[in-house]
Amino acid sequence: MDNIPGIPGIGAKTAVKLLEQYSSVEGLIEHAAELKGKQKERVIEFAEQGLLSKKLATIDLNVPIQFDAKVYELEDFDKNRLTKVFKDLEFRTLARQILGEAQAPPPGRQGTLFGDVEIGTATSKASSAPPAHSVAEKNISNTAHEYHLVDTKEKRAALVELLSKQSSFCFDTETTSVDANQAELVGLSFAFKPHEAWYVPVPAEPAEARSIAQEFKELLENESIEKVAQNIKYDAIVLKWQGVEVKGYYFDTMIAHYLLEPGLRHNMDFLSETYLKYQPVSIKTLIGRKGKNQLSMRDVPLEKVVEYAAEDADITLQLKEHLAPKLKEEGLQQLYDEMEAPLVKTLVDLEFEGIRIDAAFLNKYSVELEKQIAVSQKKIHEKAGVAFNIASPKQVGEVLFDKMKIPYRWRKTKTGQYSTDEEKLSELAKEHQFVADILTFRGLAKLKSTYVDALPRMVNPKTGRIHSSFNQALAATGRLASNNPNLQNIPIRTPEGREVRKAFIPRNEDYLLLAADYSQIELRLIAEISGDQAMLEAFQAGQDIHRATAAKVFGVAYADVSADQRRAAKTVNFSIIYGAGATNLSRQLNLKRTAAKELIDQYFRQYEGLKDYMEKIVEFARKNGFVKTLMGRRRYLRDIDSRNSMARSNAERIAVNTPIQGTAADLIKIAMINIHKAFKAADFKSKMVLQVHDELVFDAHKEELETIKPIIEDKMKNAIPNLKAPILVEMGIGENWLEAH
DNA sequence: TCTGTCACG
DNA sequence: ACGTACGTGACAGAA
Repeated sequence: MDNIPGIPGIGAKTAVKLLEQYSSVEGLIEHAAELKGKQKERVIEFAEQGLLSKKLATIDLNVPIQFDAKVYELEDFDKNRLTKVFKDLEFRTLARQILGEAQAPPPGRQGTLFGDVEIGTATSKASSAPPAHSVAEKNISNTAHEYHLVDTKEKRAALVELLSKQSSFCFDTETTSVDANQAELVGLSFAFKPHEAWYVPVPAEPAEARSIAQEFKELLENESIEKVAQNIKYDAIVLKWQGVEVKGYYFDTMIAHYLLEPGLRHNMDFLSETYLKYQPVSIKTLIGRKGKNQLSMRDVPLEKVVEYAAEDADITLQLKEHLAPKLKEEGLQQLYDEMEAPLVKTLVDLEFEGIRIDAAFLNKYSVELEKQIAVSQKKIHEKAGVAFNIASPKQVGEVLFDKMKIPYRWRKTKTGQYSTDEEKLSELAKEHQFVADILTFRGLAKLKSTYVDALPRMVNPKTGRIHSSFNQALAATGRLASNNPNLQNIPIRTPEGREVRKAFIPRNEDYLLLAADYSQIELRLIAEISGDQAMLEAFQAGQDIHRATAAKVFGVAYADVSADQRRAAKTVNFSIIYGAGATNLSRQLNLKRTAAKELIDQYFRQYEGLKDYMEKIVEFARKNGFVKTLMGRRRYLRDIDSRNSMARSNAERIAVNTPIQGTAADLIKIAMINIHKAFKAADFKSKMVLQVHDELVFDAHKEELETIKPIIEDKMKNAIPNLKAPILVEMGIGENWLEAH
């Protein structure tokens, strides 16, 4: 299946008109009459749900597509998202016309949903379309505002005086970097009532900068004044570097919105446009697009920074007014106050702390890997007879399946390439040593580029440590996500990969690394949440859950479970957590579909409570449109009633999985907060330095080890009290992260 | 900038 | 007839 040649895109204006036309219910119904079967169903579904635009806004995009002047510029036209939705809805012709891309239609499929719409005729029904919803028509030039420049010591003192009298204020920092641990402070802005804000520039000279920050120290550290900000963790870390600890109640607009709408985006521009209908000054107009010509905030003329920075504080304050009542209405206040807000402070300290890396060790390993890669590459090129790029999936596919004529038995990727992922190649590797060599090469190259070479480059020159950032408002389940670098995906499963963990070391010879893991947390929680007696009893008896499962499912004594039986039971246990069906289980276990089905049936006969739970949770989701964790975190499932069976099944799996994954996330978040509090109260030298979903890592002072171990264990086990399922924590200590396991 | 691949829980 | 395991982030290659 080859790609068809690209068809030039139609103009943006025409694109918008097309979209408007298909946004009307009447337009959709009319088209539906001409269609048959599944496509007809789908069109009616869209019509029922309201408008196409609404569909676009809620199902996959989770962002409103706007049919106003903004879109005409195509500047903010989110092509990827739109492509995905069009593909999902099988709007191929429309996609091609609007996005101007070569879509690769599967051969022999029925025609496009709307037939081939001619561009010239697309305007006839535009008038019957509802008015484009007006969005973000306000901006700084048509909205009254008072933004003050605070550029003298006297003015700053007056501002501090004014702010000290408030019970709450909003603030924001301007800096030179997106990395809070590298950023220099450029300015501070403040607001406490809508449409008025203050901007305080900060000079480049470090001592002067610090001195100005200190003028605001008492104010920012005042426990009784609420602090409002968008992504306050960033500002708090920047200020911590200036010797200021931001204290008091945190209202973070980003995190508040994350709890209200976990599936949407939470950046300030989006929030402002959506809820305030106000388009903020774009940072691009100040510092330019990303790239080598991008300016630093320090280089932007002061009068422009004042407008931009003051506006940010102003908008954030207005967003708080909008979001705070909603948190209460939606019953998310307690979750915010007791979990997310305190966690921000925990993460500020954790990220500020960072973790030490043995760069010399990694550099040595890099040289070793380079040698192995060179040998592997030479071997592969010789066998292939051509010097191709083994890191290119495209070239690997061509060499294996065109040149060497190895039979290809799978679906190609959506771009028409041969798929050469690990799963496919492993199968071929049994018969072809050459394919095995390619997998070896890939493994080594990945290890070197992603970890061994990348980590030393991430060392902060100021601290000599790595400061990953933990995103608290990303994963829809409530988990944290680590980036820059991602320290939640450091290898452990293979011996070569595991070496990397030896590079994570204590700060000095007085310290050791301590790792504390929840054991089988998700299975314990599914037992808890479902209340399944058999699984609870297995845990309460202290049994190995996979072995216990195997004994039940295969009808053998606990002691007689074979290694293969345990492995199969383990896979089934996981497949249950993920809501997977027989098809996938059969693939995982290399079984016939019918055998996998039988296995699942037997599983549910043994764990009836689990079966009930899965049915009940899907029913709950259908009734309420969302699911929730033990602590009340919500996730909306907009596809739970979809007529598209794929979208619906997907929503059903999410309904099953999210309460489990999300409750595990809640549990460890509470543990982190309580451990952080206890450590602070006791003024320990030991620090929490990493979280990896079910594991916490500490840079532990040797003399404190025996004191902190029971504290950590207690806070982790009892994060949520009175659970029926026993929670187990395993701890290890070592000279590096690998040894600590 | 997107795609394919692969690292983790 | 045929689909999909849940949740993430980063890299190299190919446009």
